[in-house]
Amino acid sequence: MTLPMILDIGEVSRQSGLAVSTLRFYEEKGLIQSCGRRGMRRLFEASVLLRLALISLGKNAGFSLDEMDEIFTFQDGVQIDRDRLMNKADELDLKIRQLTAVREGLRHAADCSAPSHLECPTFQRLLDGALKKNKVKRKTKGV
Amino acid sequence: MTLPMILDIGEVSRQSGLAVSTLRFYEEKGLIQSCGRRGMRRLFEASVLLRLALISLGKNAGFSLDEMDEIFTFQDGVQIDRDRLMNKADELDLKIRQLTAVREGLRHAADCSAPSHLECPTFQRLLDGALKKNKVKRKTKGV
DNA sequence: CTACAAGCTCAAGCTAACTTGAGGTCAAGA
DNA sequence: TCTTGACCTCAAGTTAGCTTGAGCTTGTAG
Repeated sequence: MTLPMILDIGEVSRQSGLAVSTLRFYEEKGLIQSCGRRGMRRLFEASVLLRLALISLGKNAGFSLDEMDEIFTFQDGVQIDRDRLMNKADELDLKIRQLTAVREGLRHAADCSAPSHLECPTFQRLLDGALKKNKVKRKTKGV
Repeated sequence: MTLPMILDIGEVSRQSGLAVSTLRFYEEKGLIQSCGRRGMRRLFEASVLLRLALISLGKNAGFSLDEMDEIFTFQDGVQIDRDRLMNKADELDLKIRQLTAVREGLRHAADCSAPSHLECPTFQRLLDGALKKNKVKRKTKGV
């Protein structure tokens, strides 16, 4: 009753929406694994699709591939640093608040007809809200 | 008794936390503007700090510099496309939901001692939740 | 007045995350 | 048998977003 558990790279590409070259690239980086070869061709377990979905989410969340390699590798026996995860979760918290502020800012800007939004009090309030939380983030280096 | 309204690039760098080279780069891209020069040196109005804060938020939200150049330029007279803003806000909505799922996933993973989180039902539920929303690609108008 | 820190320009370099290209393998259908 | 088409490798190219380096200019403190 198990549906095709083994997929070739083209099938994974079709189902994940990622380019074949991207899949090979991810495998080389260690983000995903093929479960063997048939001749020269890579074979993948269907579970790789779940993992790729997780990677997409992570990318969207702003994680780098390297970070995800560390964070999302919940392999058997490999204990992933609990603090590290919590820390990442906290970073996401901040980010979510900021995104929410930006979203509200955009929605407001679409409706508000002030000449310059940078001077609109509502807009500034939203901005300030987001920045206040940001204060904790003193770092010399940008992304 | 207005405090120094005019800042030189070093001061902007100090107050914004961005490298001087980054500020010059942003100016070249048109993301910020200097209000003139003293000799060869750029001068900035204090308001550039607010704009830079907005840019930082936007970057965090995953906007590219080019996008922000279009979206965050609420200049006098320049009418920014209302649909475009709303569309961006909707994109952020989706992103916020995904980030929330990832955050919960991380928090769960930190506590759950299942051997493989990809197989943990709670984790999968969170993942599915995020992915389901992803399917809903509404909105007729693209960029 | 002269040293020098802080500016400046322009070109080149760097990292992440992929993509593209050249050239080769292999199973299957006409 | 011959031809496709999907796969392979490895190297080089691409884009975004900056940073670095070389070489030149200035305002100001000693």
